[in-house]
Amino acid sequence: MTEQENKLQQTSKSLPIAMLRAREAIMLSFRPVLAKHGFTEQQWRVLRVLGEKGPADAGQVAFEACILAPSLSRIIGKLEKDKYISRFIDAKDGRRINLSLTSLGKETLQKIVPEIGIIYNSLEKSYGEEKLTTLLELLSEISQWKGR
Amino acid sequence: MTEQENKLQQTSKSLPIAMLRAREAIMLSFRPVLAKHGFTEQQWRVLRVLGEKGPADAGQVAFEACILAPSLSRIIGKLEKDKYISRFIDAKDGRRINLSLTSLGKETLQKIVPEIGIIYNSLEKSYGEEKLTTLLELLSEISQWKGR
DNA sequence: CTTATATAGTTAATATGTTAAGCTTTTAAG
DNA sequence: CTTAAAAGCTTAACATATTAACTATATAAG
Repeated sequence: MTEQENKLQQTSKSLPIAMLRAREAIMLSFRPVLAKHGFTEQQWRVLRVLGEKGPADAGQVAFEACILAPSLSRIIGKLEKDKYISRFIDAKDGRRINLSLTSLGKETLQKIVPEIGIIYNSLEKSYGEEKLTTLLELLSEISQWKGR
Repeated sequence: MTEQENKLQQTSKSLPIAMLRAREAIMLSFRPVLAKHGFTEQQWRVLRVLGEKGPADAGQVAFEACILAPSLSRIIGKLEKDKYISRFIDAKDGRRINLSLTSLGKETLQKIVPEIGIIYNSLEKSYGEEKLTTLLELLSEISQWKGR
């Protein structure tokens, strides 16, 4: 057994906590913008994914937005009720649910995108484009990790 | 307005989503270990912080563990009920709640630490120690960001 | 065709995240 | 001392996270 297996690692050196803190620092600026438009962070991710990929089935959206199926079920229930998305059963596979933005959804997305963009640009400016790119690459590699 | 403010940024280039995915890749390996001992991720963070810093008030724990006060209230309620921590009002400031690990809490912590350590070492091995250090530094800088 | 298995979503139960409101204790003014 | 404002924590209400169980449809095996 190595030394590290016995000692309590400092929380400041814990990757999961470090990612949580960094994410929180950013979301602190993003959330008020979304809240102003009546959306949660997760609802926004669903709208974004549908805006980026066009119509897609629930499974794809769940993966892209990093939301588990049970959460997505409720989220799309609300977004559909509020007329931001429409949902219909796939013609070729009766198990799949296809999702797409309504015109209201598209309009709303276009209103919010610039506001989010301004904040993101500010972050990029104060942090540096290169660092941001590096960070995204490192995070992407971690995402590939299969565990154990 | 710059171009980026109008275009929908790819989710793959969104820092918040990238951090979420990377974190999820890691937690997929950690969670089963914690679950085996009957703890959630957040309960574990509270135990870890108390193990690292010794007795501390709720505010400090909340900050270190990256948990909001309302969530922490519930979590420490359960951890106290299950005898892993003890809670008492600060003698000098009646508003503060001091928290500390019980002996059961300490013992349990020492059982779990090695198991988590093995997984973390595996990640470090397959990912590279240098990259991990770089990543932690970049994340730390983001955490400093004050927004806007 | 029939059955076993896998897949895609939903529902349920418990825990946490987020914001707002409330309570108690401190601190600062007056 | 008395009161107003701030600080620390809790409670409440709604949304999401996580795991397990359940439903319906597809696919593969026999």
